[in-house]
Amino acid sequence: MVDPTLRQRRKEARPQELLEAALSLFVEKGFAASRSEEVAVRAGVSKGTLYLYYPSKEDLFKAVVRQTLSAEIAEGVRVLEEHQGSVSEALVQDLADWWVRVYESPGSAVFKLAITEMRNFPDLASFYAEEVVLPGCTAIANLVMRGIEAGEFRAVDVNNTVHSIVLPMIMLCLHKHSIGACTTIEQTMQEPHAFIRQHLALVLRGLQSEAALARSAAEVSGASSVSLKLPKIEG
Amino acid sequence: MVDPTLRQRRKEARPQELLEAALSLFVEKGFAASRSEEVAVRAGVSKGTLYLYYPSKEDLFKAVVRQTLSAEIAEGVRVLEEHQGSVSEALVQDLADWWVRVYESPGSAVFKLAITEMRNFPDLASFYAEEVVLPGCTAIANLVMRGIEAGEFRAVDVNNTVHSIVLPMIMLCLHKHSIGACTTIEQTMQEPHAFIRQHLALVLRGLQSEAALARSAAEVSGASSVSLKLPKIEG
Amino acid sequence: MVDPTLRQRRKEARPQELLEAALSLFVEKGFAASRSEEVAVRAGVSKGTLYLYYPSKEDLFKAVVRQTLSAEIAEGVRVLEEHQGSVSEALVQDLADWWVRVYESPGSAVFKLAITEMRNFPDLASFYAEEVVLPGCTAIANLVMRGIEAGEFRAVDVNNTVHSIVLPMIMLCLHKHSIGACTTIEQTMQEPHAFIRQHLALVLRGLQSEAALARSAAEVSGASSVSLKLPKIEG
Amino acid sequence: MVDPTLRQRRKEARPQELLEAALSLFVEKGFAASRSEEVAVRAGVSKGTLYLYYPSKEDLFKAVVRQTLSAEIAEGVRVLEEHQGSVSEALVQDLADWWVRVYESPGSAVFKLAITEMRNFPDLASFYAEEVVLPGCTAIANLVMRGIEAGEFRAVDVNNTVHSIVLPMIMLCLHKHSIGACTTIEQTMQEPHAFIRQHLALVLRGLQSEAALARSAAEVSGASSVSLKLPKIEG
DNA sequence: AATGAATGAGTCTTCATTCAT
DNA sequence: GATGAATGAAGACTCATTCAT
Repeated sequence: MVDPTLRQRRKEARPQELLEAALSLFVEKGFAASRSEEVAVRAGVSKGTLYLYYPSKEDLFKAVVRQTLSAEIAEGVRVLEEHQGSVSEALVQDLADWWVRVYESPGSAVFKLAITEMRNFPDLASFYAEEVVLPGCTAIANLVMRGIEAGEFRAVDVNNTVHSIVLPMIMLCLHKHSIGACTTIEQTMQEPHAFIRQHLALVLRGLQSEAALARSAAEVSGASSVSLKLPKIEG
Repeated sequence: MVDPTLRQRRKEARPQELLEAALSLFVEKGFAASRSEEVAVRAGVSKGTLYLYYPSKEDLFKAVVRQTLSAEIAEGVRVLEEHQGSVSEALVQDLADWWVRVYESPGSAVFKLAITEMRNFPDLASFYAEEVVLPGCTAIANLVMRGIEAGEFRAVDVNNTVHSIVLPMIMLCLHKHSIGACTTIEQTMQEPHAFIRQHLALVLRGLQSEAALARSAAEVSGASSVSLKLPKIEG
Repeated sequence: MVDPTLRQRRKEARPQELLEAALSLFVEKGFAASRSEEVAVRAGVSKGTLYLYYPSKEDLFKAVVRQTLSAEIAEGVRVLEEHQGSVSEALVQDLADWWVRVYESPGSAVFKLAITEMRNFPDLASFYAEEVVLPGCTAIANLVMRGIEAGEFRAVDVNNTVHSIVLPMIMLCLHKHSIGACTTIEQTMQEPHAFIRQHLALVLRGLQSEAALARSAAEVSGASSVSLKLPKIEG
Repeated sequence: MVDPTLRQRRKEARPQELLEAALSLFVEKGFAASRSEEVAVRAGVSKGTLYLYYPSKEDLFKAVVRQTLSAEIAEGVRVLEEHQGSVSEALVQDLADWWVRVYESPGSAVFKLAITEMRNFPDLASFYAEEVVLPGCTAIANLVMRGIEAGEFRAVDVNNTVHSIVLPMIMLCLHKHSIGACTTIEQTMQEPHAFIRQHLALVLRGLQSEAALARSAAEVSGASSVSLKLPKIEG
């Protein structure tokens, strides 16, 4: 009747299917307002089946947070570390690409869960701090420091700069899953990808040293094909 | 037994005390995980009394969101609109002062409630969009446009710039009430006030036109008192 | 409408009413098969009210066991200790009266709960061992020892004798709440009170020393009005 | 792979293995608190297999009760009926041996199940009354009556005497599977076999007629080998 | 025959809300 | 107005039973 391996395949796919269903519901309603049966329904199984794979709603939630964002973060960190060209390039290209990927991925929802539920799940807070915040911030901090050492950037405060860079992009993810998901609202944020690129370009210009600025200006006024895919900003 | 005036005074103060208790609990646990009796306890009254003032937990929540942030926003908007000096000054002084006030006020918590609960309370979403987001963004957008018209800023995309300016400051408020409230976590963000000022300084530099940059440089190299209270950044 | 103190009185009576309802249900169905709502219904309240007084079904159960039998035991122990006449008299009169009272009291049900649920509630086991078994057995053991010392009884093993005395009476309580409660069954045990007295008389005769036996025989053959309220046994 | 004979043998042994597993679990936790999967695990099979042999948990339980004690009872009854010597001998030897065997057998657990679950399974109650209680009591009642007729015993009430004889021995079985199984408890009952013998000896002495008592005394004072294996009691 | 994944009825427990005092 | 005892709808979780493999 049914493909003989289907049952087996379904069994192996269950945990992932449940995690995805749970993520979508948790990010929509919040942990406390999500009914575990609704998670099961979204995953196409019955209430009882959910409990075959995760011993409680809380464990399910923790699994969602632990398993959803890590890969995305690790990949972005790797790309930044392996980047060979100038730091400015890394900032407006690699970092932008990374965050566009994050923004489009289901993992973007985890930021909302983190903000929302952290205080109720202290052990998740340390997981998130160590596995997401720390590696991400460190990678960007390294980038900024390399820029300063190379003379591309001014001698700014590194920590604050990292936050100027990433906080808007995280906010973008939060926005996507809160106001952005309320279709009744007139949206002020129409082009998230464009925003990411322009934000990074703006910060880059804010960071650049006199020398780097002069160089950029020269390139722009010249026929330089570089322009770092910068959104066209004139001034 | 009790001073009748005191009782009267307490009675009149009740709604505000209840709102404050509710805000603190809702921001800590989230709406669904907050027990209405706990709100009453924090306000020093009994469960039943709460219902004399707010007909339901949901109504209480909506009152919290509606009444907590509005004054702060209106005041900031007013200051920005009345500012007489250069736009750059408004950005790094008035706007910074405004956000420091917001960050320190109980209203900072409302951003977390908005992110967290918006999808569950669609009518709050429109309230928030119209009463908080729109006026705030409009005021800053006007600032940016005035800067462009005055030749202080490059001809950037206004909307995206507004987001580059405000999103990190909103994130700061969210942070304060989520990870920031988990005392077990090693904090990367140590000086929120300093961050606000440096972020705005960074963005300002990113926005400034060549002419404005040259002027700034002249001022710095000259005897200018650097009246903008700019954090010292060299480059 | 209602007696103004009724509400208060009911509140104070609740715990006891709930304990009684719980005892009757637990002894009927067993702990696991008893639904907590059924306890509430028997006590004439709603499900939720039960939880105002006992935080869980398990706590309710423990309260039932701890509070139901203690008074009965303590009273019996006191009577035995204060007995002034011969040990034989104490055995067939005071002890019999005690156990008739126990048998008729709701506390008789606790023996069944103890047998049934002890292995599932280890802390109840030690409570029961220390608060019920130990004082009861000690009191009877003292009685037996006094009888031996006084020459009324032979030099029997005290512990085993205590068990010969009490085990049938405990079994009687168990019987009352198990087979005895199945009205479909033809009963072999028709007169529990008579059984208690005859059992004690039988054991007494088994215990008595030659001398005491001879004395008893003399009394019986004489006009002695004593006869200790002994059921008439001839032989 | 596996010896086909072994598989065959195991298949035939299954029902018995399942009954044993079920008995051990039911007596430990009670019927309602026992999970049928745990029965299967103890029998070394899977949940599904259990249902190939017994259509429901309740049927399994009934089978346990029906099949576990009957043989033990029948055997004891037969021995008592076939006994040729004096009734006193039968009482302290055959009956004691019988109960030692019962106490040591798995069947001892059935008494606990009977006490515990009887009221929830009325048809078991009648089975137990007719197949266990009735034959057992009848056999012992016959013994007592033979003793009275033979002049060995006084003219006691037969029914009550039967209960004085058997109830402590049943209690012993209950004890073994309730408090006795709680290893944390200091035990007052150290030697069940000795207790059985001494209890029967005590009751015997309580039952004996003057004539029989005198005869016993003579035997003891004479060279009698005290063939009754009476525990040494002096008095 | 044997397995164990899946099901969903059933139960404990919580908590927003009511209302007699 | 203020209280807090009482209610019962709702939700997390369990487990006997089924059935495709």
